Amino acid sequence: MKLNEAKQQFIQSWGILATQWGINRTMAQVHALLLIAGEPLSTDNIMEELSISRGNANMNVRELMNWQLVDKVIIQGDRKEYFAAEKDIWKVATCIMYQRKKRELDPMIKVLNQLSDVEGDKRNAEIKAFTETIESIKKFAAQAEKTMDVMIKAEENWFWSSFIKLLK
Amino acid sequence: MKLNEAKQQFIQSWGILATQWGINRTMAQVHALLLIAGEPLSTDNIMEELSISRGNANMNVRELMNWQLVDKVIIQGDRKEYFAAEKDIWKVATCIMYQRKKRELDPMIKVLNQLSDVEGDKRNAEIKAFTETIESIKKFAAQAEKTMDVMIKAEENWFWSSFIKLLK
DNA sequence: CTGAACTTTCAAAATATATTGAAACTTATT
DNA sequence: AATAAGTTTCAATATATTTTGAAAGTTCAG
Repeated sequence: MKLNEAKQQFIQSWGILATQWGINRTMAQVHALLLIAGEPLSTDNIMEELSISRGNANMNVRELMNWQLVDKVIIQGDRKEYFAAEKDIWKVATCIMYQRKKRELDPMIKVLNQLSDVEGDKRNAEIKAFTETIESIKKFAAQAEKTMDVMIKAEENWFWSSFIKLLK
Repeated sequence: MKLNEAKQQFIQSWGILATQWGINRTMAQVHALLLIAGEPLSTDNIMEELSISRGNANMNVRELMNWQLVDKVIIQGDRKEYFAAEKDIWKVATCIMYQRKKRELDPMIKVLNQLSDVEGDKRNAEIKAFTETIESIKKFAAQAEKTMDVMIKAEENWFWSSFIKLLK
C-alpha cells in the first residue's frame, strides 16, 4: 500500500470512529493528520490535506489545543503558526479520558447525587425501583471514576504490567 | 425532590450523556425509563412518558433489544408487548462495552492491521512517522481489547477487588 | 375466514450539527 | 503609521441525523 493511500485510509477511519463516539469528524481527522505527520503542519497544510475551509481548520485545531492533544509550534523566521500532536498514545488516551470524564461524566455524577433522596415512602415499589437503580449506577460510577483517575496518573508500563498480574 | 421530577431529571441527563457519546438521545431515554421503571412498560407507556411517536418508540426499543440491554416481556392475557431493562449495572456496562467494541473498535483495528506495511524506504522520515504512530496505536489497542475482554467476562466483585489490590 | 389489536416500515418533515468564506481583528515588518 | 501576513469570528448555508405518522404488515380470538 502506498503511503498516501494509507494516510488517507487512517484519517478516514479515525474520523468515522470519532463520530461514533460523539466527536466531531473533522476534529478527529485533523488529529489523525497531525498524529501521522513527520513534522508540524500549518493551517494551510491542514486545509490542503483535508480539503476543508480555513475557518474549519482553525476552529478544530484550536479545539484540539483545548483538549491538550495538540500544541502550537513556533518556527523561527516564519509568521505562520504550526501544530503538532502529542504522539505518545498512552498520553493521548489518558488525556482524552481526563477530558471526557471532566466534561461529560462528572456532570452526570453530580446529577445522580442530587437524585439520591426522593420524597415518599421508601417501601413504595416505584420509589424503591428508582432509588435502587440510581444507587447502583452511583456505585458503579464511583468505581469507574477511581479506575480512570488511576489510569490518568499512571505510567503506561506500570499500568499494563500490573493489570496482567491481576489476571493470574 | 418528587419522584416524577427525579425520574425526568434522570431521563434527561442520561439522554444528554448518551448523545455526547454518540448514542441516539431517544434510545438512551427509553433505556433510562426502563432502568428506573418498577415493572415492564408497553410501547404506549413509553410513548406517553417520553412524548414520542409510536414509530420512534418502537424503533428504539427494538434497537435496545439488539444491544441486549432490554428484553421483551410477555404478560399473560395481554396482547401488548412489554419491555424490561437489565438492571444489573455491571452487566449493562459490560454489555455496552461488548457491543461498542464489536461494532466500532474491532473495525478500526482491522483497518490498522491493513496499514502496517506501506511501500517505500523505512528510513524515510515520513514513512517512519506514519509507521511508528500506527504501530503504537495498534499496541495500545491490543492491550485495551485484552482489558475489555477480561471485563466483559468478569464478575463484578472479583474485578473491582482485584483492581483495588493493583493499587497497593 | 374476518376483523380488531397491535407492530413495523419508511418517505417526508423537522431538528441538530458542521462547514464555509468573507469581514473583522491581531500581529509583525518596513 | 501604513501595510502585509496571518488568525479568528460568525451569520448564512449545507449536511447529517432524528422523528413523525399514516399505511402496510402481522397476529390472534371468535
